[in-house]
Amino acid sequence: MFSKACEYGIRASIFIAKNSFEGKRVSPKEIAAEIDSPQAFTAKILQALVRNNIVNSVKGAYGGFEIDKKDIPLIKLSQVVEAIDGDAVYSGCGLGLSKCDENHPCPVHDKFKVIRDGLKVMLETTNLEELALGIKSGVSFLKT
Amino acid sequence: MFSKACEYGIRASIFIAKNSFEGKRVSPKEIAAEIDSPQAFTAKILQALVRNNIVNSVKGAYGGFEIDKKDIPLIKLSQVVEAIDGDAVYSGCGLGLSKCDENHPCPVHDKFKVIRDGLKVMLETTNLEELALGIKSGVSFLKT
DNA sequence: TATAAATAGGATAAATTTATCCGAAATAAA
DNA sequence: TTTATTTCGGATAAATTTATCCTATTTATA
Repeated sequence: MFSKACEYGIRASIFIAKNSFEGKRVSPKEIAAEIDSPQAFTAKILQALVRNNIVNSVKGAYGGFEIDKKDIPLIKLSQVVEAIDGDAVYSGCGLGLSKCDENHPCPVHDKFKVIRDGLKVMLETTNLEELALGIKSGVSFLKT
Repeated sequence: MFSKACEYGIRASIFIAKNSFEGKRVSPKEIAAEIDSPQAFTAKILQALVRNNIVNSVKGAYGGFEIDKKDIPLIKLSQVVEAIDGDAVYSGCGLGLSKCDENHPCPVHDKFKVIRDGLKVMLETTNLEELALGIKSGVSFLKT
């Protein structure tokens, strides 16, 4: 569904949000340890999230990654996905046709549309706050 | 969503089904031309479909690929996908956790379950016949 | 039986994604 | 201002996916 980079990016965003609730910045090292991802690769993904204004980075001693508390409930999963994987998940033909729309549909166009639209709505209505709270309360997990 | 190999595999299956309706076998060359895919790569994918008993191959002169007419309505999209991509699309965690279930869910487990279940039902209730008929009647297309 | 036509399959190459390494730049604190 | 700490970013490597090439094997027909 998503690339590995995107999976790491989502998990990292949730972990950063959870810590930002407590006013705590986190390093790539700590993030990678807590979400069980390769550290250097995760750092690259964090750069992309910073460039897309999803997370905030503070360089230098006592720096790290954080998200403004007031932004946490406003950041949607769709933004994180789009920052890393682009919009290929929703747009783009399910069978890989370069041109596929109502006027020139692939054989599964309509059926896929239902699924993709559902995914899109889900990603657009899920925010980092609720996901971070699930981690904080121990009902969900970021690694095995 | 699916790998390129799987996209080609689905398109090839539909094209073969459409031709088998008319009792016509098709070659990898013809298939690749009609679904706009790399020929040798498509041939590899056809081998996988043959091994999984989804399409039938006839070697030698006047050979080619075909599907038993009576089987066309019985073959579900889910079988084609599983033959090439395995079951990773439905099973497997949306955020890439190696272990993710009701007892140890990732933060989006429940929300993803709805989407994946929908996809699964769609793939399991869509057969090659209806897709091939769409191509035959000109309402849908296998290439741009 | 010989021949031509066709799939099967191994070896390899190209492209993309995933992952690592290291020095540069920035910054807080001593 | 110096030092320690930390992100940034370019170069590179490893792994996977996608794609190509060539030969072997099979088989219908002449």
